[in-house]
Amino acid sequence: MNTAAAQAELEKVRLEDVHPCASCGARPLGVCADLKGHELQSMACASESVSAQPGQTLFHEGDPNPYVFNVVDGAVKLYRLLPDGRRQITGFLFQGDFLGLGGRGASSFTAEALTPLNACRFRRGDFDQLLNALPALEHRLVALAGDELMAAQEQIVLLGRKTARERLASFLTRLSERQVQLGGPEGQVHLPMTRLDIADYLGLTIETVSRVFTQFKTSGLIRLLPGNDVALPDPAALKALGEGAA
Amino acid sequence: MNTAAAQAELEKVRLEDVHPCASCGARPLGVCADLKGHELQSMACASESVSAQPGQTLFHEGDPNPYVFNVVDGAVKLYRLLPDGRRQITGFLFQGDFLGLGGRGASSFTAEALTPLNACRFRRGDFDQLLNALPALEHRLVALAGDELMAAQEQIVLLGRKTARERLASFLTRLSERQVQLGGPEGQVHLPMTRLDIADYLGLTIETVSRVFTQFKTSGLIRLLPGNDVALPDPAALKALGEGAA
DNA sequence: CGTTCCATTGAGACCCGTCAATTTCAGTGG
DNA sequence: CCACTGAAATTGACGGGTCTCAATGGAACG
Repeated sequence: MNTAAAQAELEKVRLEDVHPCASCGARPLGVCADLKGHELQSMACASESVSAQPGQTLFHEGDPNPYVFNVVDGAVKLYRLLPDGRRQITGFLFQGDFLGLGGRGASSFTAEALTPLNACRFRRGDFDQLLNALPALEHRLVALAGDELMAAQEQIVLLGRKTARERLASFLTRLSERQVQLGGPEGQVHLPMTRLDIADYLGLTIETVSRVFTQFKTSGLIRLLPGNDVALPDPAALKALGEGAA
Repeated sequence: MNTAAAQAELEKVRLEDVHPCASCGARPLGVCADLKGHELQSMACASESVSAQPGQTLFHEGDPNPYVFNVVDGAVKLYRLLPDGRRQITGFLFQGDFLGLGGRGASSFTAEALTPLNACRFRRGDFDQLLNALPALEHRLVALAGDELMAAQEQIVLLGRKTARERLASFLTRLSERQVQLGGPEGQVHLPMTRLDIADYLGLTIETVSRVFTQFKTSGLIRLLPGNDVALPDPAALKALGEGAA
């Protein structure tokens, strides 16, 4: 066996070593998307696989949180509580989403699994070292941070200026587009969260969310299917409504 | 003159060259905070100084925007418009703030000067090259992005779950803390924006903002001073109110 | 001194929240 | 297969916080 072949064989073995990454459905979407084989291996070494059941929390608001996460599979909700119990869900995370930008001290929100969850976890210190060692990782992180900021702005517009109908229409549209991007069917959304979660995400009450669902159903904009699925017969109309079409 | 002295002299000349940075009040706060002399020089070479008068826009929502900015002096508001004219201000920028994370394609918001403004401007391509060449710059950018995301979450909670009184209290508290950080006096805030701007930032109407100002004035929480200044006799009480103290 | 823009104040309406009852549904066990 | 159970969702009646519409007040500027 010549050296080139031996090298190739070695490379193959290495890919086997990082096998959890090689077959990871979240990799093309996550922070690790742009990494080469040996870079992936560095990351895999620093990472730890964690899972959680629905209702379990990854960490609590106010707790010191020495980890960052990558969602491999499942869904997570992030929320903050006001002293009197009012709750605001600040985001939902799905496959490929990164969790850990900001809040280097105490965590500013709670992260709770919506579904059975698999995630990659890194100690913050280790992750910072990776950022130093892997410029491609840091570039990717900057890009993701930019996307997150744009999403946050979108949500700020929604909460500040949109009506209840527009909020729900925006929500269904965005969730649908995200699920299509993740390989889901078009014209249909799955809702892994409860009405209360939706309400707390959209700055509404559960009753208002339920009423708007009924309005949409009555006007033919949606059909409620069994299993928390919603059919969207006219995605364009829903999207226009969500954008506040005058 | 020995070589060390000559080197020192040379270094001095170099600092003179980047003189706009050397005396820049925004530098210790901005993306360029952690940069060494020669790194600063690289940045200065790629940068361009721009200024604007109140009401002038740096760029418009929807326009292609090939620049990123660093606010050197003055204040900026960022906003998005819905088709029927509803406006949401997504943020105010002050000395040291960075503008340009996210929205690499068309700009998703309008940036308009509130006061006479000085800023540093970089072409996106040039800035990306700087990020490649200067790891310290990219590290700093990641940190800033994290801070911005936390601020956005704070605003999401405000818009989603707080009352008008809590919103204004939070706003005054945050603005005051920011101005203290920038060297302003304690117990006093300057408002470079109009009531309408505040309303569009807090998801309220100008009338509601005005009424709450009056309530706060009546209850002794604030005093309105000439020149758009507001005295905060009891910052702790204001802060508690803004956090939704039960 | 008039104009203009901004801020304040008032009266009434409306959207959404609150409170409460009912229905639906998934899961469990008889 | 069906009754039971508890959580989630829906629906209704009512109230309240904020918005809308309108008028007044006030400061900056020519």
